[in-house]
Amino acid sequence: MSSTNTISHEIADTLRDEILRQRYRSGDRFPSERDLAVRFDASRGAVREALSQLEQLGLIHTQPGGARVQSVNAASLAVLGPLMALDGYPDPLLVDQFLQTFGVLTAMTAKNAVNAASPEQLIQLKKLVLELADHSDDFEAMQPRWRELLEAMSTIADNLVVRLISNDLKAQFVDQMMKLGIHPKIERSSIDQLLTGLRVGMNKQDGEIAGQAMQNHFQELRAAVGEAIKFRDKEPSIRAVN
Amino acid sequence: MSSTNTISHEIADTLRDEILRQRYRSGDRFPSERDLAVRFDASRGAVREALSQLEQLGLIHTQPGGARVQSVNAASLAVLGPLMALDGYPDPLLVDQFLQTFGVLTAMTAKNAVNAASPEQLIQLKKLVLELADHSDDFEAMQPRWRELLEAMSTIADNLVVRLISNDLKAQFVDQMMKLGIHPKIERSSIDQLLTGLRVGMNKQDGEIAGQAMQNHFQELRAAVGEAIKFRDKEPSIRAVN
DNA sequence: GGACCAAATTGGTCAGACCAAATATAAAGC
DNA sequence: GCTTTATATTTGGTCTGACCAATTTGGTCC
Repeated sequence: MSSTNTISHEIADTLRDEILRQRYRSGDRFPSERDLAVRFDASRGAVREALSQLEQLGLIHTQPGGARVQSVNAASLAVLGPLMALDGYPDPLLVDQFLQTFGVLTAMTAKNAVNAASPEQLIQLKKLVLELADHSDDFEAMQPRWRELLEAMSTIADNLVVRLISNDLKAQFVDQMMKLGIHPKIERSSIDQLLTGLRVGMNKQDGEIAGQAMQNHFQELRAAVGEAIKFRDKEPSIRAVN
Repeated sequence: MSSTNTISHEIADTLRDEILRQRYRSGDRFPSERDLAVRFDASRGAVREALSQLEQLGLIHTQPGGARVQSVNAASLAVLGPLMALDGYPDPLLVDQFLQTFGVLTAMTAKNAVNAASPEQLIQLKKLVLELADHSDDFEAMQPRWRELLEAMSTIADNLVVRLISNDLKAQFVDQMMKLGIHPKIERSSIDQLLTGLRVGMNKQDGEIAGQAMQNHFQELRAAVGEAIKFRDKEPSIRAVN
């Protein structure tokens, strides 16, 4: 489920999940606002606000005369989080797709950041990599530094498109994975390879090298996370269907 | 400037643009719903629906006690389109960032599609490339085939994350560029190179080759679009500030 | 079977009201 | 004077009931 505790959000969450679960076929008529108000024992205003959210997600399209359900494939990026959380634990395939995508974008960011960095920024980046190296034996301790490095590179690369995409992806995936306590086992050698690649790239100010190192790292991360999910206790998710 | 013609959408569009124009600083209090209702001469319900949309965009955060403006950098991907359309014509830097991002994702899709394609799908892809080659002298005529090819590759690659991102990006950028009538002048040799690369990659079923060809093509496209925008008549945009 | 028209349905909006949480203001204490 | 506490006000969240316009729906007539 999502965040807030208002009625309209609860209605929106419930309906969103129902659509994501394919309870309605794409193109189907969506129940009328008045019917939904009765069903949720709420006012039509609250229902309307919920539908407004669903429309923003691209899950329904409303028109005078009635609303219709749209294809999940045509939805907004913001449905990824709810989609992944549908069954309580993430769909391994979806996680893999996320990591591949996030990896490509992060590699691009690293490349651009290294290429565009000013001398001072380059020093800052190197420092962050060094700090990362100091904690390369503790996965947990690495996380804050890792985030810091990504943030710094993102700032330097200064690509708003990627930043906005990453906002959505991170908000929906990374936090979710953390919450679920998925700890990928990454080979020490893989991390060393990444750090070395980043360092070399920064020293030569060659973004290609840094980007390639990042890309390779995500490749390994994909495998590691896949393993971690596979062996995870799949607690049966308790979810009211209403 | 957006789509629908309802009052709540108009309010949302106006307020969204004001936020994107930095009329409010991040962290500022947002006007109260009642004040906005007076200002727009609308009911509070309509204003609330508008604010609900802004919240979905990640531009404001509402709480009992008052709403606050959030940083554009923390917003949802869906603000890109409005952001680009703010001054009537697209910000060249933003367009370039879009093309770079879209290029990386499309290259990834091409690579995965070619690698994952079944024999029949491979034949279909080759056919689409051939059709594209048949019209390689007419930019306009290429567009539908180009879209068809991208759609086919997207279906085969079957990466929902990329698909959702592309939905948003395409909806916000491509259509906008088309509407503005921006016609990048792409060298014939560049197109031939792309088509050749795709063909070779498909024949060998080597996604790396196809992906690389796609990547190179977008590189050239970036330059061409940059030129096209630079020399475009910049009609002064007429926008009421309310 | 297809074109046309009336009735029911549905989304969009409005007005006025109440509650609970958050904020601002005034009062009390030091 | 300054902090703390209590009070009043503002603000978002919700409800009820109503009206309009656009769309669907269903029946009628050719």
